Amino acid sequence: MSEAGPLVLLVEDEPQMRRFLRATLTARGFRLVEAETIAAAEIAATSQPPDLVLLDLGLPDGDGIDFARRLRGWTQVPILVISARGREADKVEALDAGADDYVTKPFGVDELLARMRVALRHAARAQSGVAEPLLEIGALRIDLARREVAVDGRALHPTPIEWKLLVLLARNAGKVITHRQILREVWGPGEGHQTHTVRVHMASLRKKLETDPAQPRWLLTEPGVGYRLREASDA
Amino acid sequence: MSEAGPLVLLVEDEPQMRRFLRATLTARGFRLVEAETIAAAEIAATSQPPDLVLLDLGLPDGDGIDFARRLRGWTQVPILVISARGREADKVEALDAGADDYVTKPFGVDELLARMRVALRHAARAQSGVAEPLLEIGALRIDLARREVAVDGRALHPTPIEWKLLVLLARNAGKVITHRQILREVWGPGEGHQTHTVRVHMASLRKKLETDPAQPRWLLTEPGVGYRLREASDA
DNA sequence: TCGCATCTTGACACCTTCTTGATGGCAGCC
DNA sequence: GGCTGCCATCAAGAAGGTGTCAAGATGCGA
Repeated sequence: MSEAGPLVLLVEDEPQMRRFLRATLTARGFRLVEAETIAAAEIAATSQPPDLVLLDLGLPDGDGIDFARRLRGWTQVPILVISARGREADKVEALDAGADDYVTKPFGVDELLARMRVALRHAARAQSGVAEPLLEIGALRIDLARREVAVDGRALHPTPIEWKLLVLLARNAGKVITHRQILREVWGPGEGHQTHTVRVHMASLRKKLETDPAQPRWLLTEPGVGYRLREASDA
Repeated sequence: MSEAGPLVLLVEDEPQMRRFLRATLTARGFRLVEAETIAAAEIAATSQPPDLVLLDLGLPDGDGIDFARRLRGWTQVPILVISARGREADKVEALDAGADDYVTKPFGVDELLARMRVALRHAARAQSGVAEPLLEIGALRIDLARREVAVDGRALHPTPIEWKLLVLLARNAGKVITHRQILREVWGPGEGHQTHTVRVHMASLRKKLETDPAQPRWLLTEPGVGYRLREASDA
């Protein structure tokens, strides 16, 4: 069960502080993208939109506050400023520029984590009811949030493994997924699992999904390679 | 024509600090309601819902953190804690209890005002969506403000944990909530809790809510994943 | 201090799900 | 034809999740 943690963009030029935060945050399950300069941060923020930004002021190539202001122009991602500047005017400027919180160095890790939780809480609340993750492949509808699958309006009741299997294939509809990939994504990076097990679960999934499991409409076998979910456009 | 500023509930027992904040805030156009005790604050919060709460910890009649937690049970109003306690553990506890920010005394007025602006900014963004103190799912009615539940007109009396559990599921009616989510939302981000405990509380909640706990109408089990509250539209 | 409500933990039975092994089909190749 | 590799299906035991009961711990108000 590897739920991917929130993605944090860390904008910080001191290597020491970066190393420290990297260790702390990855240990807590956060995924991390790092940037040493504002230029790099701009690219990272657009190419891989984070769930939260940890922003150090006083970077080599410009003021972090301007970066925060530009970010606010197009996204509501929580911005948490970490700065050595403790002057009140600095805090006010950053907060009014769009930052959501301001922590002065040196700071306690637990406090930082707690404030990050607050920021993520706010973001989650704002986003709720907006994005409904829904996969649709022809008559096959997969609602990720509700964990429901339906073919031609008929609801299925997949077991946990069948669900993971189906979502994996549906997310890559049309592409071939190798046995190896399936084992890694569904069963985790550990070993000791066999391709045979995949076949058994595929069979039970077909029994639920297909009208004629012997002549699959959706779950196609790629002999010697793996499996593939038929795309909507396929014949 | 003086536009009415945001309504601030100030919970603070020191007369000196109250006088100071009253002067500062009214000068900036805020309207103010003051409370010296938690009991008074509870009444004020319900009778005159504020736009923001300034909460001092260490009040004469109880812990301000509990007040914050109760408040969070039915409203999303921003809570800004002002405290003389500067210990990190205190901050973490308050923030995890639902506070949105934590300022230690002595503080700068400008910083406080900036943080209040941030909080109000968040609230304004969140309120553009919804703010429903009454959840209705079929014959199930949940009054968040009054902390009351009723099925088919019959009132339930849930324990604190059962209440949190039910509200969590009702807020996400139809969606599956994983065991992990339940533990995090109901018991807090700390660890050391087991899914077994969830099952026990779910059982007792079913006993109160369902006519036949063995054949649940509302509280559905998603094997291997979590639980789900049936939507009104479901069969 | 006692009693009450609540929460946690352990034990156990029940059931679903998962894994593994066995068997047969099918195609390609010697 | 016989062999080999790959796949699908079935069946049975193993493993793990779920619901329930009950005992002990904890906290709170009388």
